[in-house]
Amino acid sequence: MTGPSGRAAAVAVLAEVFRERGYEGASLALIGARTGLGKGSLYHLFPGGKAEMAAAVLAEIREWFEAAVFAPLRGGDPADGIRTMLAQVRAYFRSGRRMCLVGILALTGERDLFAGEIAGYFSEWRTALADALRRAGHGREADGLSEHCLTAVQGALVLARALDDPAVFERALAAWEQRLLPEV
Amino acid sequence: MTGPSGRAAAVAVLAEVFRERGYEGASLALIGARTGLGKGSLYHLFPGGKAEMAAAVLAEIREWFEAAVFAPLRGGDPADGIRTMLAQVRAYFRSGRRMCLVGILALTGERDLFAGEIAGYFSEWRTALADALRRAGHGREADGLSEHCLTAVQGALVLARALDDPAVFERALAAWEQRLLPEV
DNA sequence: CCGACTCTGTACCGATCGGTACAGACGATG
DNA sequence: CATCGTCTGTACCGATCGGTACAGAGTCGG
Repeated sequence: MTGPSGRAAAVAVLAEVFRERGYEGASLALIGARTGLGKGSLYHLFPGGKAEMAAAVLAEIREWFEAAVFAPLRGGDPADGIRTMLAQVRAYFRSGRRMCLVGILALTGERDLFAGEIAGYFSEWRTALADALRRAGHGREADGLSEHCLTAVQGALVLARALDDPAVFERALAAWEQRLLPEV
Repeated sequence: MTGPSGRAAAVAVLAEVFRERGYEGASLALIGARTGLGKGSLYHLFPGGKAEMAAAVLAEIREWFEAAVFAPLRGGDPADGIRTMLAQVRAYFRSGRRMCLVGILALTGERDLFAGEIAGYFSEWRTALADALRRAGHGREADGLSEHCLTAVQGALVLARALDDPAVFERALAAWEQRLLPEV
C-alpha cells in the first residue's frame, strides 16, 4: 500500500522540479530522474499526465498555506496570526532561496490552465490577511496593506533571485514585520 | 537596406512573444509566425539562435529603461525623475497588463544564461532610484526605499496577472507615488 | 551583363517532447 | 499454489523541438 504515501512523496519532488524549471521546463524525463519513478509509475499516480501533476502540486501548496498561514490569520489573536504568517513564509521560501510556484505559473502561458487555482491562492491569502489586519486595529488601511504586503513578498522573491541575493527577501520581510506589527 | 530596421522590428515582436510565453514556451515556429519571418531570415538576423534573440531583447529593454527611466533619475531634479519613472513604468507595463520579461527570465531555469543582464538591470535601477531619493531628501532611508519600490513593482505585476486584475498594479503605483513624493 | 553579396523559403537533421501500450513483477487473498 | 489487482520498466508513437544546409530570389557596384 505505497499508494498515498508514494504519491505524496512524488508531489513533494514535483513541486521542487516545477519551481526550478517552470512548467514547460520540467520535462517528463527530468521528472522521472528526480522522482526515481518511471513513466509507468508516473502515469499510474497521475493519469492526467503533466497537467495533473502540476494540479496536485498546486492543491498541496494550497492545503499547506491554508493550515499554516491562512487559518492562523483568520482565527485567534490577529497579531499572533501575522507573526505566524511572517515566520512560516520566511521558512517556506527558505529565506528567499526558494521560489513561489504559484507566482511562476501565473507569469507564463500556463496561467490559463490553472487560472482558478492561482487566483484563489492569492485572493484567499489577501482576504485572510486583511481580516487579521482589521482585527488588529488597522482600519480602512487593512485592505490596501494586505494587498501591498503580498505584492512585496512576491516581488522580493523575484528580486532576490534576479540579484542572486537572498538578503533582499529578508529585508522585505523585516520591513513588513515593522509595518504590520508596529507595537513593540 | 532593411537590415537594422528589420532587426529592430523583429526584436520588438520577439519581446512580446517572450513576455507572453516565456523563453521555453516561445518556439521558433511561433516566433516565425508572429514575426512573419522564416527560419532563414531569423537565423540570418540572429545567428546565435534563440539565445541571441533573447539577448537582443534584453539589450533593447536595458537601453530603453536607461534612457527613459534611469537617466532621469540620475540627472536633473530628483522629484521630476521619480515622477518620470512612475509615469514611464505605468505606460511601459500597460497599467499591469504587460509583464516584465526580465522578471520572467529571472524565475525559470534560463536565469543562468542571462544572469548578468538580469542582475544588471535591477541593480542599475535600484541604485539610480536610491540616488534620486537621497537627493530628494530621504536620508538613510533611500537605499531601503529604493529596493522596496522595485520589489513592489515586480510583485504588483505578478499579482495583477495572477488575479487577472490590472487594478492591483495601479494601486501599487499610486501608493508608491505617495510614499516617494510626500510633498503635495 | 556580370559576378558578389544580402536575404529568405524549404527541406531536412537528430533529439526530445508528452503520452500510450503492454508484458511482467509483485503482494495480498483465497 | 492459483488468481487477481496494483504497480512499474520498456518499447514505442507521432509531433514538435532548435538548428543546419542550401538553392534561389533580389539587389547592388562595376
